[in-house]
Amino acid sequence: MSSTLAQPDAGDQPGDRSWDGGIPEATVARLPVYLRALYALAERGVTTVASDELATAAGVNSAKLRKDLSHLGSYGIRGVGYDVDYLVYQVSRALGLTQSWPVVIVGAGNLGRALANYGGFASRGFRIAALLDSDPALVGRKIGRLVVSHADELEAVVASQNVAIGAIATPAASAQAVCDRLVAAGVTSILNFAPLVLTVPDGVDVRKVDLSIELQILAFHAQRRSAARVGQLAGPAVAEA
Amino acid sequence: MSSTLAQPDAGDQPGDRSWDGGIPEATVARLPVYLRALYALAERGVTTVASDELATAAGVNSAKLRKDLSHLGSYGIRGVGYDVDYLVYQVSRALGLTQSWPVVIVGAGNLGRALANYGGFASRGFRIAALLDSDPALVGRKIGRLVVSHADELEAVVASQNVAIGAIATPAASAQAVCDRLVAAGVTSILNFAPLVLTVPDGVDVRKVDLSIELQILAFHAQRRSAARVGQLAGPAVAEA
DNA sequence: CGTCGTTTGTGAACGGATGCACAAAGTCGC
DNA sequence: GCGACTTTGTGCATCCGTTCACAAACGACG
Ligand SMILES: NC(=O)c1ccc[n+]([C@@H]2O[C@H](COP(=O)([O-])OP(=O)(O)OC[C@H]3O[C@@H](n4cnc5c(N)ncnc54)[C@H](O)[C@@H]3O)[C@@H](O)[C@H]2O)c1
Ligand SMILES: NC(=O)c1ccc[n+]([C@@H]2O[C@H](COP(=O)([O-])OP(=O)(O)OC[C@H]3O[C@@H](n4cnc5c(N)ncnc54)[C@H](O)[C@@H]3O)[C@@H](O)[C@H]2O)c1
Repeated sequence: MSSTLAQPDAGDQPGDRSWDGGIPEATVARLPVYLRALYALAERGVTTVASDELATAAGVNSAKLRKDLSHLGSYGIRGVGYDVDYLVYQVSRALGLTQSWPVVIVGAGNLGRALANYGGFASRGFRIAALLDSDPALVGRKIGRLVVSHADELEAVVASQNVAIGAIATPAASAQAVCDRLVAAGVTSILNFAPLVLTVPDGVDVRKVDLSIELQILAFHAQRRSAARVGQLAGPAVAEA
Repeated sequence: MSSTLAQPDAGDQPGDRSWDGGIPEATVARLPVYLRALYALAERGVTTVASDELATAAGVNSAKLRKDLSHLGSYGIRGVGYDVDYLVYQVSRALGLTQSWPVVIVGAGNLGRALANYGGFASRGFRIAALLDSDPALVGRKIGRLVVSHADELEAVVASQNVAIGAIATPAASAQAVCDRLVAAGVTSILNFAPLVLTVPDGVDVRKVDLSIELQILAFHAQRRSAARVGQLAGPAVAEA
């Protein structure tokens, strides 16, 4: 399962039915996985793929895959499958990846540097517009192809490059303040790495990546397994009612 | 993830009341958030908290919080709230954080180094048992308090330190092989950063952290917002050629 | 041109998660 | 000791996502 069900978070008003994008959140979260699988197939020279194979490659059930894709339109051919290139295009378009999104990263510490150094974003529709830090000792330093700019330039960068997505890689203590500045500057999508719950106005989308939480979820299951192996203690359950 | 979900609830008879680890997955995923909020409260000297406040701090609805906590037992006091320290203990115990889990990180690149440098894991119940890499140029190098060991030592480290959790921070091309080795060595919980779907046997738990996917999900919503702002029905899919 | 085999797209049943609303259970002041 | 007030724990209705299963749609082939 599932780290990635859907992130319950920023403003999701029930009355927000204005333009129903029509694609369920759970589906949106899986489209990038399909896209990755499709790229892998295309690179191997595969031109057509059936839902079964694609589903296997993406690690999901084929009925789910078909239902997911059906939300984008009817792009399959019965009796044959899906045209890989065409589906790549359609999924990309649905996700809004026909353009390259500029992203600003705030915080050039361990994590911010790793992100800035990562080459994989460019090929997936993202471009690092700036890497910002408030520490003067870091400003001007080269990280990969980027130079660290001072955090004061946040508003200028967002405005001049029309940045819609920001990543927060600062310590938790400064994260809310950074978030507020991003929002004030016009950023409406935020990827948060700091271990706290950000508060944002309606209309701003926050997703969090919290590695400690992921480990703790793993720990829960690990504990459950090892307790089960020991057996009796909390064990068999079921049986009587 | 995928296959690992099948395991949990094989026998879930209505009316079983014994204390099985029967905590819903969605609840497990939120417990770490509650725990973090509780620690923050404790640090501020708060000794007692009502579900409303804690829920706000954790960014959830209070009914959900109470229902989540009710799965651990009945640890609240009606008319008062929850004792912060006691709840910290109970949530920690439920998550299996009364012990410190050794974690092995495979891949000492950008991401692996950031993880190894991160000080926040220790306080949350985890200890980096080893940082491994196959690149001889990296072996022996100091990262924070750790020294990079050669990937060949994976099995030895897992065995000697009884490692149950592994993090994969290698390129996608080597990730499945590394995963197989971890599983063979006895690791049953894996945190995967490489952008591919790992295949694991039943009984092994995989969680993925995929930053590109997170960004792509944000891009989807950002696109949706900006399309809505432009106004009318710039109907993305629809038109049936 | 019709039949056959294949695969899509989806209706419908199911199950889990969410949130409301309230009775039960407890505290606190007097 | 008692009544008023607070807050928990949960039954219930609802919603969302998953999965099954199958008819409709399509290509291939004779
Ligand atoms: N490194 C990891 O593996 C890891 C793991 C889990 C969580 N996190 C979280 O990610 C965040 C970043 O982690 P890190 O290891 O990179 O921390 P870090 O301390 O190495 O880097 C933080 C950087 O943010 C900068 N900064 C602080 N306040 C700022 C502000 N107001 N504006 C701009 N820059 C500011 C600091 O100068 C520093 O360079 C933290 O919240 C951390 O808890 C990191
Ligand atoms: N850095 C990021 O911000 C970022 C973002 C998204 C995804 N990722 C993913 O995380 C993974 C790691 O990213 P990175 O930037 O650290 O990559 P990297 O190339 O900097 O580091 C990978 C490291 O893994 C080592 N390695 C390769 N094969 C190995 C093996 N079989 N055993 C042990 N070590 C091996 C390499 O020597 C290298 O040091 C990649 O899969 C990447 O796609 C990284």
